[in-house]
Amino acid sequence: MNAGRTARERARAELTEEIKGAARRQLATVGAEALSLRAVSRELGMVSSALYRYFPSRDELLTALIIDAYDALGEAAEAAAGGDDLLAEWVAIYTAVRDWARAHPQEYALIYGSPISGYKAPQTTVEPAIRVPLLLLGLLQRAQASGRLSPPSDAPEPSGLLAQQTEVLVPLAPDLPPAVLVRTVIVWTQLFGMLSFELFGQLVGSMDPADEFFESASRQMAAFVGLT
Amino acid sequence: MNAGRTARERARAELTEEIKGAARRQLATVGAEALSLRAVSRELGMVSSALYRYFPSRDELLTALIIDAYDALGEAAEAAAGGDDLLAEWVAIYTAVRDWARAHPQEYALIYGSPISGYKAPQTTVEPAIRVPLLLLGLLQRAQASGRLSPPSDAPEPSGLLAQQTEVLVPLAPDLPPAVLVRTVIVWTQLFGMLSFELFGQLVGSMDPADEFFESASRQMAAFVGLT
DNA sequence: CCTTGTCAAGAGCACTGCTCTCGATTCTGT
DNA sequence: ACAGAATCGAGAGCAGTGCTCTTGACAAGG
Repeated sequence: MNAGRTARERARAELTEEIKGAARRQLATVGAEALSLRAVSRELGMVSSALYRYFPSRDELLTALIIDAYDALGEAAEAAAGGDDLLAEWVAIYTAVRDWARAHPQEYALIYGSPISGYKAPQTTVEPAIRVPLLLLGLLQRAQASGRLSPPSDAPEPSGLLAQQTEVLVPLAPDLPPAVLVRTVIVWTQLFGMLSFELFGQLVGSMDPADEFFESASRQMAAFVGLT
Repeated sequence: MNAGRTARERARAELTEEIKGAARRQLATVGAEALSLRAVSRELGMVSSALYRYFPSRDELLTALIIDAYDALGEAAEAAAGGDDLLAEWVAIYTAVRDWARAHPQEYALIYGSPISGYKAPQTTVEPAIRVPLLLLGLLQRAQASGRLSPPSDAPEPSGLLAQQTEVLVPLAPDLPPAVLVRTVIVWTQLFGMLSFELFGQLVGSMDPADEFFESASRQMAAFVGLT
């Protein structure tokens, strides 16, 4: 990817990746809020001020890590997709998301935990952020096409502002009825709410370990959106 | 509450409250991770080392704030309970929880956001933390008693480890069938997942503002647990 | 070759949590 | 009522932080 460039530019690209790698390693051990540029520079054997040649601020480094995290999660989820049994695929996506989150709790907290104080996520993070919900919508779309989607009769038709907001989602899955789109958002929030509760320790004392609960929830949520 | 004590003890109790107040004010503006003992001490016109007479560490101060936040949220939710229409009460609890969270986003992030690095929540936080789910369980219990709870036929009976874990919840609501208990946990995670998404900016571009979506979700989740 | 731009290094600023010591004040047992 | 014990706020100091600015070395392109 960096074939025809000067030695300086190749060195720069390599060092940028090394910095992100070291930052990710430190992130995994001490967490996002304790991520220290000086510690990163120490690990790389350089001086802290030199890092500012590559990332103008700590926030810019965090943004890079956030985008990488969204992409890693999206990739893990997409790798679990495919196959002919749509319900099994649904559960597999849930499991892949959970597995990634449990393997990278600090990166998960970075993207789904409390926003970092004083940090404003740039627009660039939106696209990688919606890979998982997009994947679920795509699956439901395929289910709809093959007649395997039977939206429950009690799913209320959205009206008013809610119907308006649902319109925004239509281009992402044109064939799905609005009621299913709303339920998909509900299911999406449930998935990450459940995950946050597990990772952040809110389930300790009840559903911990959450393996069985998680799978039961994934199947019940599939039924909730009409996937049988 | 502090009638028959010495002047020193009364002063101590008062100052402890003042410290928490100042800390809460600072929390609201700069966030939990940027909460600085020195800034708190500055606001109170005292020296930073003096704070350590009242809270042995920053973490202890955070613990106090966390417990206060759980209690404030629990109180807000409980204040919304009551009345004879159980479904309206259910929606009112949801609304009260959301209103409190939107009014105190940093305190919400403190209790439902990413865990603070290096901070281990003590057992004392568990009891105030479960006030909201307990409230929901109580409501469902009353619905069950008055015959207004009709668990959907497709709610699967928990088995294996999940059944075992569900047992733990039985003392909290002895009359509810296990399947409803599991669904209550699902609903509980959905509520706070939805809230976190709204507050942490994950819904921007789709369901934001989330008023209508939130109410629709609260009603659909009521139906999901069998409340009609 | 030599100018121009890029680089790491180092010193320094203002901040953080936390510890320790020092008098001064207040409480308590006699 | 008074002496000893406990508690208090103040201040200095330690090791760490993000970030800025300056300095001198090096590589790239004309």
